[in-house]
Amino acid sequence: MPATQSDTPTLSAWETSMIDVFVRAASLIGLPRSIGEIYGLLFCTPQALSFDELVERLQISKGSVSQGLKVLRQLGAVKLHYVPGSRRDHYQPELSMKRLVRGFIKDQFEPHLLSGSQRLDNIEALIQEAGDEASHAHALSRLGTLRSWQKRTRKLMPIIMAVLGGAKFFDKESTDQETII
Amino acid sequence: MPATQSDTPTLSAWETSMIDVFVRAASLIGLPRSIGEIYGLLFCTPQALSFDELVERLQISKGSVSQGLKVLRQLGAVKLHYVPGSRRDHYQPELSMKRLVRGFIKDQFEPHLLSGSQRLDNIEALIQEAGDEASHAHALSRLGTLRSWQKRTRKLMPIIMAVLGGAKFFDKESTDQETII
DNA sequence: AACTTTGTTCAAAAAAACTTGAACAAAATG
DNA sequence: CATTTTGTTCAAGTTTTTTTGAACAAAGTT
Repeated sequence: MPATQSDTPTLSAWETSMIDVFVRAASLIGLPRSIGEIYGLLFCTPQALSFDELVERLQISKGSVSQGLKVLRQLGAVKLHYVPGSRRDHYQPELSMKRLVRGFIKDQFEPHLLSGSQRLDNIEALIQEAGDEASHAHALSRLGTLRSWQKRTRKLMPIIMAVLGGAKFFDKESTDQETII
Repeated sequence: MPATQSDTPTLSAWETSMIDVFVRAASLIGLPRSIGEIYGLLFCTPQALSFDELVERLQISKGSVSQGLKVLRQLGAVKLHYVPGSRRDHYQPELSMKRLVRGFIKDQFEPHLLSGSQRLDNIEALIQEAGDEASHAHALSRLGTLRSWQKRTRKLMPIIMAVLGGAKFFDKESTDQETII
């Protein structure tokens, strides 16, 4: 076998572009490039891919793939797919937008909302302790605004889920395929 | 005036905590710490604050304040407030959650959705050009999934706005104050 | 049991994002 | 018109995040 052979398992043009879409989406929601690449390649590929195939086709390190898959599993964005002949883990992308969004919200948003409530209570205590009596009223009023924002955010989540779940609110034309819910 | 005097215009405990809430929120949506600090201090303070007051009270550089205010103006998260005696620009925070969210979506989300549509059309062309005929069907099917996700995301935005605008969808108890819309 | 395969961990390197501060522009003031 | 005030810009410095790859663990094979 010639040592000069370039056995780069290159991605096709459309795969590269489609992966790029996911890299951008990942960055939009604060996830690293490598995670977008991994999910993107799984999304492009008909069969489930193994760890090694991800490393080779994307040309990124084992460490990145390992950590990336860990996060994607946590988010519920990839699923393990058992492949009879093989000992390796194989992965497939979660294709349901609803589940993807739910995973993201549960993992990245809700924790902040929860800890947020406790924080606001602490702030209320600090305001009471504060020496400057004159500004209590304003401080408490702003705290109220913050609480109302929190409350609305919480109200919003189930509505978003309902919409993604297929419920129809404001749609004029029902031209949906509704293939993936 | 003694040179030893520490004229640090310190923030009170509750202000620090409240600013911290905004720093966390900023980081959650991918904005730098300094922007959270600036909006946070404006949010805590009854009067409009000038550029210099932000620099002094937050102890951050003029550069950071300048760039931070630029972004916040772009997002519509702060408003210029004319102060009669002064030549300086004074700033007040936007307190309407609806406007804050709308500004963020318009500035950070919509551009990606729009450019996204064109990108998907490009990908479709690339799939057609591709040599590998066998996988066309799968590639096109995934492209369809992507388009359906895009469509739903677009549908979601007005619904979110409607909910933040005060419309009631799923609320059991109408215990709202509805102070800030 | 020694060896291979498969995947994880983590310290160090690389890259990206953020902040600083000095130089600069614009506009008001004297 | 020179000077001061007010704020912006941007190259360089700092911090944070991400990636790498070698060492390691776990579990299957021979």
